[in-house]
Amino acid sequence: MARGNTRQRIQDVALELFAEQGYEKTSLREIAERLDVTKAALYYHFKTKEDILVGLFHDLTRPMDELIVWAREQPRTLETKQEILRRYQVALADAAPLFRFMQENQATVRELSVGLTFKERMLELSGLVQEPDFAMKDKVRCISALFTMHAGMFFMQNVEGDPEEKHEAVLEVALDLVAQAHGA
Amino acid sequence: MARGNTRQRIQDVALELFAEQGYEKTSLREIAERLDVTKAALYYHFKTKEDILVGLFHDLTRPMDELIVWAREQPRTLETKQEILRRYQVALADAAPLFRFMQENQATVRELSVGLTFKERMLELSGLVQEPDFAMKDKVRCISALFTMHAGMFFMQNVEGDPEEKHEAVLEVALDLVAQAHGA
Amino acid sequence: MARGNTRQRIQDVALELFAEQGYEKTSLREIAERLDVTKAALYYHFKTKEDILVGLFHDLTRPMDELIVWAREQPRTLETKQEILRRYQVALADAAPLFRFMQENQATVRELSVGLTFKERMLELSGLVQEPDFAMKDKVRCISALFTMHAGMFFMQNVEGDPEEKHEAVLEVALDLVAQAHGA
Amino acid sequence: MARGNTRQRIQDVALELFAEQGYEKTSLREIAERLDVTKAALYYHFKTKEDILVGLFHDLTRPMDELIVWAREQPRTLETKQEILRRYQVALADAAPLFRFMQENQATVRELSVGLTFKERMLELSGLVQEPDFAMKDKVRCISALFTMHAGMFFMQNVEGDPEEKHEAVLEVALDLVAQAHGA
DNA sequence: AATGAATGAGACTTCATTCAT
DNA sequence: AATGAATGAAGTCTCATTCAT
Repeated sequence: MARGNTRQRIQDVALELFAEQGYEKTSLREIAERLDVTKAALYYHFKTKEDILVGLFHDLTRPMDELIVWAREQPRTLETKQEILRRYQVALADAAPLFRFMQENQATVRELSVGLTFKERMLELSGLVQEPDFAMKDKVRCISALFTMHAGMFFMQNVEGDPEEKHEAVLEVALDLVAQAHGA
Repeated sequence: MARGNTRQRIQDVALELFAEQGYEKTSLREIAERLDVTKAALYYHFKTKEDILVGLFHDLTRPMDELIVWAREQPRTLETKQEILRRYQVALADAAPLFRFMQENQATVRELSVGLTFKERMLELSGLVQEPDFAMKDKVRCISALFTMHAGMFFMQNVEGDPEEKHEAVLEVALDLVAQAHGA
Repeated sequence: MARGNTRQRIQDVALELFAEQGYEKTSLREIAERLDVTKAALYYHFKTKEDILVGLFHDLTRPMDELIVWAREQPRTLETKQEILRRYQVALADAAPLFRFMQENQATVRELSVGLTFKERMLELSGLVQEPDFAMKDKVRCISALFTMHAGMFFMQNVEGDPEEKHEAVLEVALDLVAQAHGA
Repeated sequence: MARGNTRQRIQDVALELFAEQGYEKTSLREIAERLDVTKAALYYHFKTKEDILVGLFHDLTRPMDELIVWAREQPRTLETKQEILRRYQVALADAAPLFRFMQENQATVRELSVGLTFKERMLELSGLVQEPDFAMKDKVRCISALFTMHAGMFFMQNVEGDPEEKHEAVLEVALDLVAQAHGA
């Protein structure tokens, strides 16, 4: 019925399933069945299974890339770092399923071509919120701020409370951490 | 030739491979070959592949269980919580490969019998470092303290510096976070 | 090369082997080899091994089903019952290998989904050739008539004589038995 | 605890399981577990799995052998044949599980060393209740009498009524059949 | 743009059997 | 009289992938 959008639909379903069950446990048969197409159809749109993941990654990771590009050009002030965190939270929320997937499938993803890229980005980002001459404790604070954001996205679902409120509390804690690292 | 240690050797090799490549990607053939036994020998010692994981989990998770038991009986003071963090860091270090595995294979592990247990433990632990009447921000601080510990174990490997020093910095940041939550 | 008949060919070979060696002893490898296909090809056409059997059963059992449907609508006279026996003999002959298989693999087949169905059919049929108010001895006669038909199909192969003649003798004995049950 | 009787216990359990699930589907592990012994223990008492079956067969088949031996020496009168049927019914009842097993596992048992023997015995027996110069229809009657006995043992369980009464009805029908064959 | 049919590799698992103790 | 440990063969099944149509 619908046509040009098959590629997109494949990605949508794939992401959903990858996030839910993991990459290895999700078979192409499953994806195809859920779309009511044959497996062979998937191969018309993507060269391999990994390719589906790579496609997803490229599409959904752009905000994070743009964040990094933007951040690199800013002065390395506390304000910049706090803005990075704010933007990171937004990027995280927008691509939540992908990040959840990345978080929960590290072992699998590690040796996929995409894996390196992701780790590199995290390292890059962590480099942009700390300073080389920081004391170790302050470096840890900055990294912790980043991971607080992650915990905020995933573990906090288990904590009761208004989502908006949780969201803000998470951001505040993270902002505090970099502020403290900057000697506030 | 065969000594009573085969069961242990299986667990050792399995943990190593599970941590390195993930659970799904590690085949029983691989484990068996590395031990120079047949696959069938694995089945003499463990009923299923999952059972190997369950065995590992039971053995390596005991310190965390004991920590929870101990913590439940303590007064819910700041000092207790800080002691929990200290002990948690030790437990984490002792069973580092298992925790790394758990962290990196969440998607896979989620539907294994072991998965629930692990999540429950994390929730229990997070319940023991916060208080129900805390402001949301303080709750987040406490949870963040826990996750800082995780980041400390795994992501911090990518940060250069003396391991001992990093270790302590991580602990300090975590201790600070609960202290702040307690209004210090 | 591949024509649309593969599914049918699988069933043919499977029935042959199931009847010859039994269900458990017949491996999918064997079936595949005899067809010069891979095992995986079997799984393209049938979801499981049991499914091959279920397919066979559905296809070959139709005459018996139709017989039951027809019989239910007839008046419960002696003539009807004798006609049932005549038709049963034909149905039996048409699906001889399947019936032989069912007969000789009862233990195996009992817990397959197909098993119940088969027993139910036999019970149904036996209900259609006897009457509830018959004396026990007459009930036994009717059941015996049915089983005479089975013996006729399988054990009689060991008795020498013209097949056509045996066939008729078997039918006559069965017809006599119901006739006697009806007080002839 | 108990000792000399292990061999017997193995046979008991094995027969029970063979009859219930079939020979192929019953594993030595299952037998061993039910006896609370190791598989290796079974091998102390029996050389192979088939050997367990052979043992059972030899033990439980004796009455049938004795019946054949006895029958061979009797005059080939109607009375003798009817006595054969009476005795066969008793033999059948005494070794019901074994006969049920034989009946329901013909395909499996066929190529076991024991299989031939069983078929031979059935042929022998069928030779003793008919006469070479009988008309085909009368031969069928005699064979039918034998199979009525089998149906009586197994299928009749599905017919309601007093067991004793069913038992007798079955015998009467069988006796009638040979009587008719003899021109009664 | 997609299907139907098939493959080759490999997964987990079970089994009957052996043998030193 | 029986166990603990292990093996080799085989089984069912699933998967990513291919290719002619």
